[in-house]
Amino acid sequence: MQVDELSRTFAALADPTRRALLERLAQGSAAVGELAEPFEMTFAAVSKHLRVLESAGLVSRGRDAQYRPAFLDARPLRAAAAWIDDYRRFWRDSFDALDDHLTALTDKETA
Amino acid sequence: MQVDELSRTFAALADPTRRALLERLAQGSAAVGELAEPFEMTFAAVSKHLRVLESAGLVSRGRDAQYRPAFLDARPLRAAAAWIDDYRRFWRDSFDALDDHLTALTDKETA
DNA sequence: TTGCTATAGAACCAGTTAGTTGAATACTGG
DNA sequence: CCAGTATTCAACTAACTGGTTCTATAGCAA
Repeated sequence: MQVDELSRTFAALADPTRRALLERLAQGSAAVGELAEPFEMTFAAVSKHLRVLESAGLVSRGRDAQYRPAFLDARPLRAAAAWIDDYRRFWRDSFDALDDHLTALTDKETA
Repeated sequence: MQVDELSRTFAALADPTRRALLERLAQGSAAVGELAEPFEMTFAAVSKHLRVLESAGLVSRGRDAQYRPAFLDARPLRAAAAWIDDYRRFWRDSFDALDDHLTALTDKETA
């Protein structure tokens, strides 16, 4: 499919299981068995999620005996944060035109 | 599927067409015809993308004669930015353990 | 070796997505 | 009302996703 980096990053973040995996990995690396433990799903499913995260560049894998520990690599999040940051003014600014517009819409609808 | 807000937001952002629509809407509201113009795809397809953005809460729609203008509503991006921000230290801190680890990995692989 | 543990691969399935085309609807202007 | 413009709906399709199960591989330990 050859999709761009940013799309892959956002797509990876769009699944709550994968976000939870990243949250866990923020505490330190872990192998699949440990990562899978809190979830009601097979190891293979977690392994697939890890592969998605890996192909988004958000985790790297290692080898430690039988274990394949996963490490968080947050670097792709930088571009994602940068993209979103461009919209910060639209939600920070409570007096901007959009806000007025939305208020007006709501008023009209509830009138 | 009844998915959570954050997942819907990230999923909406995972498509480059939809991100481009949001970028356009950051300049001001626009109707479907105008929004569709830069894309090689039918109006119906753009209309569908708008519905995804709308159900993610990222755009609201109005009515102006035959036109159904779309407005940016960036508020859901706030939670998305907040989620990502928790990882900021992982990419900002060039001396953290992960970075060392990744460097070590690379060294080992290229050795 | 042999067997155990941890993980990945392959095949499969149901549901979703992103697009199409063609028909239907909503509004305006004469 | 009628014709035209803007948009959506419905049905369809191909590809992708998130899960399963079953099998295969990798590494350790005896």
